[in-house]
Amino acid sequence: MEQNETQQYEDLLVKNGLKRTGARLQVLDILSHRESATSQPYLENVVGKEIDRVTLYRILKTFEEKGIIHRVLDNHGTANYAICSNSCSEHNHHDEHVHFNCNNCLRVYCLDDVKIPALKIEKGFQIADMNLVVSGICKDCNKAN
Amino acid sequence: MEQNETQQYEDLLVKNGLKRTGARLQVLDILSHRESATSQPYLENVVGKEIDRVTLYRILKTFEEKGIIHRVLDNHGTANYAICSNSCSEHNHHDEHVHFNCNNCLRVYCLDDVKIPALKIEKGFQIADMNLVVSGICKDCNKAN
DNA sequence: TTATTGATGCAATAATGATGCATTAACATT
DNA sequence: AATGTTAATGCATCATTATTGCATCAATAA
Repeated sequence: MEQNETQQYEDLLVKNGLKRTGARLQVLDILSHRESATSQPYLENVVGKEIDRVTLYRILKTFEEKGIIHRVLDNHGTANYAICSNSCSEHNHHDEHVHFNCNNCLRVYCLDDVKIPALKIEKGFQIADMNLVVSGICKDCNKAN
Repeated sequence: MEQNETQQYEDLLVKNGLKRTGARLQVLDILSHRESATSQPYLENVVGKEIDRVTLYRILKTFEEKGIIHRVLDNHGTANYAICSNSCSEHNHHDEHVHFNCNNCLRVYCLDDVKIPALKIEKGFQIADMNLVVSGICKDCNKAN
């Protein structure tokens, strides 16, 4: 990992009142360099020997609470994580874009450009959050055939 | 359960090439009489002494495959089930309405009237299914305060 | 009424996630 | 630089949700 990137991750941690530990930097590094949202099992495969499973869960949970990453549930109900755009903060998430879950490669894409359209919902229902997951076959898997 | 309802459930099973067993009729009866989608744990609480947990999973899976019920993942990634509108069939699901997951009572509502708006997604991504879960506080819980 | 196939129950296992507690590491302070 | 304080980690354990294999049983067809 490059020096300036490490610096960037450390800043991000400090900015959020978190200590800059090796485990956290490693998780940030991995998430930053993936083009799609990353599942806990995937992370566990990569860093499982260095970082305890529970620590991983706690890091992801903390990051989510701080607005550093956002969580998407895929079609199987497993959590996937992706770095938030930098307009996110602890009390102000802006991750209301559409996600695409490929049925073939199982990847979860953040379609940052595609926002969830406004909805007309019955009065009385108070909206706090919206989660739109589209599933199908992704660009790469379509090419591959 | 009323006689004509039982008849109706039996027809539904036969129509889908399924045997009309007590367990299946019971599940259909419960799902039909609930105003919101029903989680596997809830069902297990109700019929857990009469129906084996594994059987319950298999019944729900079968029903979903046949288009009798549809599955919604709530915010925790646990499966919830609701009876499909009668236009659904094995190879033709029409459950693309919005779901509302209450953060307070945890209920999952099917907002049958609210359809998921059309999306413009990058070429190459082939859409098979869409799942929009809105979370917040539901009508009942808003009233209660 | 019996054969056949589908459905169920039981035992075991997997995957995902949470909690309590002792230990260790990071950072501020001296 | 040494030390104290608080946060972070690792380990053991447990909970929940879900799946698989196999033996048994029941529903429908013959």
